[in-house]
Amino acid sequence: MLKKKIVFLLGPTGIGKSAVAISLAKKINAEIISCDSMQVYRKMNILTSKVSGEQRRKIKHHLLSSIDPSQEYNVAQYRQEALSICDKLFRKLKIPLFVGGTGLYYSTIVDGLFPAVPQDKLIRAKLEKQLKQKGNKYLYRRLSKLDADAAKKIHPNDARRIIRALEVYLKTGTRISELQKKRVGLDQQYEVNIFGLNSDRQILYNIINQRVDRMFALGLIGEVKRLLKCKLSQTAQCAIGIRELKGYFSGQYSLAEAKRLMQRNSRHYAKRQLTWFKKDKRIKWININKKVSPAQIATKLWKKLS
RNA sequence: GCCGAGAUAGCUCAGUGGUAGAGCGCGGCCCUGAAAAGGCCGGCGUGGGGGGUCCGAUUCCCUCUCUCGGCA
Repeated sequence: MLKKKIVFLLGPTGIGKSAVAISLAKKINAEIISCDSMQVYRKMNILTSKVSGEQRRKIKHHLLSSIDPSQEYNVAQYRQEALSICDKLFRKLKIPLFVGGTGLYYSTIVDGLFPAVPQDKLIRAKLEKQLKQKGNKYLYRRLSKLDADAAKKIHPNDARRIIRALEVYLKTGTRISELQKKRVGLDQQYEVNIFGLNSDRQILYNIINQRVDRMFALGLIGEVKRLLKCKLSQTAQCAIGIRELKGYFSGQYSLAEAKRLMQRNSRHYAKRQLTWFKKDKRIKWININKKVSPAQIATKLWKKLS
């Protein structure tokens, strides 16, 4: 029996995934599942460079603008929702086309998520308190005693991961390093095709800088002001542009500085994305240094699929 | 033309008679329930050109070139 097909389109921020995806989706009878930790949020349209409503009407986009910015969100929730959408699409004989740049979300779809516990507010609050009072060295030593294997993989300064590892152990009595071995990926049941879009660094950086300029021209300031009127979730707050503009609103620095910071942080983000994707040898890369239309790239991808 | 200041990492600059740092930028990497987050690592650079003093000069002296400021 022929395996069901799943397609991924990955790449750094600004590279032009969205337009290519829509074009490709039409050719292969696919619907798009966004793989982006920030575009899931409503009311963050300019900020996250979401595709327009008009384009969304042409091809159905899932997990895009699906939750309110006041809500917390995380990988586990994403994975569950995304996989359930996948099933629905298969039943409609459609191909799921995952598009986005959030490496972690992508990896939990393709390679699975090990069975763990959700975050526990109480345990976390306690650990955060200890972190503040006794420092990260203390927490790290504690982890070394409880789960030496996990500690070996985590840097002593990486408080976030130390806390998570401790949390899992304290809650379940099982070491996170044990749980991490239990992952189930997609490869067995599906035909997985993974594409990556990339270009020379300098070209990418120019695109990113220009994109930030365009955000301001489109009314970014108004959008962020509106967002800040409500209480944003910890996750939504992390979108590049929120922190940077807050500094400007509170008079810490000029608008030009806020823009500069947004551009820089976006460039750094793109670099981290590439580091994540580059080591995944399953990705087939398409370089788009020369000016080519999204449709042309989509055609290229379509040929590689059939 | 004269006077003064300067010429050191991609940028802004610090410092020293025994061949050099700091911030920013940039590059590389890690990553499993906050991931657009969080964390780690990385500086041999013809010290503007030439000459001199010295065991030794980026550091002192001379000269040339260039840049900036002031006076004409």
